[in-house]
Amino acid sequence: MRITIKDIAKKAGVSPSTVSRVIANHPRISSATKHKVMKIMKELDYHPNMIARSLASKASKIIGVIIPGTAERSFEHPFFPELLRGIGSVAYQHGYNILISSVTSLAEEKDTIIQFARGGITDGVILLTSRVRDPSVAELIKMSFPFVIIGRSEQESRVNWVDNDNFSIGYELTEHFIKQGHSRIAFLGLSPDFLVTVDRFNGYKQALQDHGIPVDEELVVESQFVTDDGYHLMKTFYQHRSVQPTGIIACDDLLAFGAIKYLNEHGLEVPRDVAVAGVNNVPQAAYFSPSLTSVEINAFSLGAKAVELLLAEVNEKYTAGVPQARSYSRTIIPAELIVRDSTRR
Amino acid sequence: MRITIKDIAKKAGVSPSTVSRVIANHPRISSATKHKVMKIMKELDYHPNMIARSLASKASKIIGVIIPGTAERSFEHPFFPELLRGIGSVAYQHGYNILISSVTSLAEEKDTIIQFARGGITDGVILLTSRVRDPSVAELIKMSFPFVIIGRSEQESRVNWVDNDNFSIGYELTEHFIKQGHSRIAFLGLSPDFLVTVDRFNGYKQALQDHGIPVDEELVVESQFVTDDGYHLMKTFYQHRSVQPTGIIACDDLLAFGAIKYLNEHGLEVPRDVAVAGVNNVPQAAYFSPSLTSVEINAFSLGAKAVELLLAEVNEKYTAGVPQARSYSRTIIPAELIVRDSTRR
DNA sequence: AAAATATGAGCAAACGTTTGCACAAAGTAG
DNA sequence: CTACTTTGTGCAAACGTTTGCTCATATTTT
Repeated sequence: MRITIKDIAKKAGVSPSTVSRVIANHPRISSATKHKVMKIMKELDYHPNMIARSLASKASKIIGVIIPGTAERSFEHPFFPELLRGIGSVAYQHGYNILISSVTSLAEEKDTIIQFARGGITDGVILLTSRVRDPSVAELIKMSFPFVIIGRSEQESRVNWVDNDNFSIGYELTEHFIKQGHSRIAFLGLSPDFLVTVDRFNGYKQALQDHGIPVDEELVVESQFVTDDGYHLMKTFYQHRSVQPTGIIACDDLLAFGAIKYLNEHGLEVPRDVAVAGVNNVPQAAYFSPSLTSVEINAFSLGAKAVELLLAEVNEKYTAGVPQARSYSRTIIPAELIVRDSTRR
Repeated sequence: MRITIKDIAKKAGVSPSTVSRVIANHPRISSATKHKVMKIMKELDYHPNMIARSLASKASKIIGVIIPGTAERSFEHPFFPELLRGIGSVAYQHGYNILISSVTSLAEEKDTIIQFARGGITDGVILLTSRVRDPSVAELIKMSFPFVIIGRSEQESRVNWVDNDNFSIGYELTEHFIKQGHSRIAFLGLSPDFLVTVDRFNGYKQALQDHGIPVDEELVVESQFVTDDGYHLMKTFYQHRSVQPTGIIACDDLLAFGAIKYLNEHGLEVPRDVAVAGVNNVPQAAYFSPSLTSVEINAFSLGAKAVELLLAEVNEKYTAGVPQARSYSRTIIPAELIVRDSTRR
């Protein structure tokens, strides 16, 4: 049978509460008993039962991470693990564990959130999503459960979120192309459902306007499904459009890789004939030939910051003294343009 | 205040135990009360407290996933998320959640395992590791806690594990090169600490022997650190060795990418001058130029199977009726050679 | 020296479930 | 009609902690 706090108490000749306070490092315990108890805990190789602790203290020290409904695809993305690593790292520092859900449908997602929040399993959740209308967000707000979104949310003012400045990312990339002398720049991967792409697209448009270049709808390639790959997008693009871009901005490195493959197969060389850039700076971007210009989004920091925000909110919930108006914060993680061969002449 | 099972009981005019049994779908509850209770649960929007449930039932319905000490690197690897997806998928089907640890040192790893196992936080753990001597494994065996290893373990007979047949992977890759007419085939990325690479290397040697080709130590490139990349490995290889391989088998696609970059920079074209293959079939392998020959290891299945094995063991622990000799199983997930341009003449 | 405060430790009530046991009512067999 | 089984429900003891009170003793203040 497991050894419990009572066993320790008995052997040390103190009450269970004293043992508990020793563990919690309560100030009102004499160092004599503290050491005595600790010694016995070592001897008996005692480890506290986290579940019981959670039940009594009403805090599980676990934070949930909800992966978007379309997990299939996103999970694969190299940017994802980085995010997780950032989350895990900070969480660990604060003594929190992370519970991840890998649901495949929006319905499952809602179930999971309810389980996590109402079930008392987690103290707060991080949502990895940037869907335009996320039903889970509404749910969380409704039950006023601590949460943070990674990726800008539409209900900006009612939630905490952390994200890159995707507008600027789009803007800077576009400006980079313009400075290289391009004026027919295609935008690959606009997807109305995902704010990231919309924001980047707006940055793209703004940059063009600021430099007196008209926005040509023909040069915009929408991606309907998350599973679309750059190769096929380019294929339909060249089949249905008459324009010849000299530069392509892809919303993601993986899209860029696919696009380049298509271009190569059709006698177009990068960057000689067409310059291509992506976003996310996946590890392979540097090894690709040609090496791919991309934007480092610092996924690790996104995750790390999200946890900090979340924990701040979680703790606030406990120390709720003077009733205060709840404030929401948005944090922007800086991104950095990394110029490589694919856009060099 | 949260609404509990007692509130439901009171409102339904039954005892808490009855409500509990309704939730558990206990056979001895009349369908009349069952429906009555369920209706009230809906009305009051009741959701059971998982923590309390775990405490009472001594099962948390959570499985832990321990990521190797050197998480930094492995986390990044595309094969990792796939694994997680497999784990999550099966876990979800069985009503389990997954708690992941992202520790950075072996000491932290041990702490986490103890917390997971002794702390009652998880019902079982999956170890993603293939270190030759893993201290965590010893720990888990000692406390006879259910666990499964992904990646063959040295203490084969005392643990459950699931893995690919890495010997065969090495063998088949090598044979593929031989059939293409190569005889000076380099092996890139042997790392004595990791069984995966050792197994693949043994397969490589066996294939050479079977085809009457002597094994040349000069052609073996060891990788000391997990952070070594293919580019630098090739660099030191060409600086210190006199042999000129016509084929290179890399233990991993990422290594292969790096190697190819080095080769290209030094006037060697793939596959014309040197054929190169990797393992893991990362998504980018198909888009790389040249597209990279690789081995699909079915990471999703690895994860899925690991969970099945683990749950079998967890349940066995509960239904322990007739004392039986404990049996351990090893499961091999098939891998598939995918030939692409990088090894085609 | 009395009063006030600080310190150290224990009691017992939570926390929200599950589950073995008991037991009444209803059904079945002889 | 009696004895036995089945069915449906309740009681109360776990599960292993935390924590608000209480209270004795020790220390400081006036």
